[in-house]
Amino acid sequence: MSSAKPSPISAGIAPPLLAWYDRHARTLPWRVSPEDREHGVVADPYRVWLSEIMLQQTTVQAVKSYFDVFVRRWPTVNDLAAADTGDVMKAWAGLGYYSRARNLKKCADQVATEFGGVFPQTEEGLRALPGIGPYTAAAIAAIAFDVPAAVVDGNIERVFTRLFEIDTPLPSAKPEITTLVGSATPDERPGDFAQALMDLGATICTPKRPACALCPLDEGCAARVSGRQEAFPVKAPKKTKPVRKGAAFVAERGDGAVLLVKRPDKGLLGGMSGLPTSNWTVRADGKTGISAAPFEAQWRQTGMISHVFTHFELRLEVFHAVVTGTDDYGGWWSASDSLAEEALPTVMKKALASAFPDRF
DNA sequence: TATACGTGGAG
DNA sequence: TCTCCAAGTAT
Repeated sequence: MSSAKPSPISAGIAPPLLAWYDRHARTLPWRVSPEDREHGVVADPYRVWLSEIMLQQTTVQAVKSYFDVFVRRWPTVNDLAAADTGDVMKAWAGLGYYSRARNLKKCADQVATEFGGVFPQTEEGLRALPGIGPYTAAAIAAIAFDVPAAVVDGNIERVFTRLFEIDTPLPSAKPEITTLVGSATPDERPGDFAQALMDLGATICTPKRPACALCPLDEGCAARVSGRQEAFPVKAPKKTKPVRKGAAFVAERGDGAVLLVKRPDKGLLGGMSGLPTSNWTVRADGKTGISAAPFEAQWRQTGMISHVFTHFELRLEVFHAVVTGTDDYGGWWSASDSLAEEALPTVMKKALASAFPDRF
């Protein structure tokens, strides 16, 4: 932990940054524009919260269509609380990090039942809710409630490590950065300040080839002055991804229906639908493949797919069999003509596409 | 502090 | 093809 003091530089960030934001703010479905805010439009905490959860480790482009679907289908937190959890998981399918969807639903339930549908307005109150960590609590407090909270996301880490040439590797530098951001955050328009820093990081102060010539903070940026902007942020070295092997099983009924199962709520792809699979924790030398089939049948390998998760690469053998009988083996038979519309994680869609190259 | 947790787009 | 990485959180 550092004890960085309010510096003249940090105190001077807000005015030029907000002036830049007034001209260059991105237009986003969940955002109140600086102009509208000036005219008294206030943010909807539900939309701010929903967007912040979706945006965790996820690009703006990927979030947009999901956000539109969610707010149209569930316009308020009470609507989301009243929704069926399975429907929420289905609506989230493809967006990734599925624990976010489970916690989203838990959080909505809690806000609806404990707080009458009204979100807490303090960082501390927000932080206590499922799926809301230090970043999201600060972001919601600032953007929805104009609390001068220190909002620190990946963009802001990059901007500040450059402004102050912070050479401590991330994530160790986080406390130091948070202190500096706190000193730079103005009492007026703290939400716009946070969003301005994120827009700056996304459009000007980019990871590669930052457009310093267009930056409103270039004169106060230590890295820009020394020409070392691309040397920041310093990051801890990454670990190599291990390879795991596994098998997925496409059981096809005579009418073309395919057997699907619901995965356990915890762990990888938790709570999502998918094909029956082996465990993926085994290494390449472990017992896997056809021996992990959910039941006996004339399994034939039809393909092999590769899928890269955050912390490992998966090589999945895909087996197919035509089966008879009415047993659902704890899952359900998904009809042939609607299989392509099933809400499945991407890795499962890949496996199906491998077994049915004509249908996907 | 370290690890688990998805996906798709950019360069 | 490959590496990086995008508004992080939970444990």
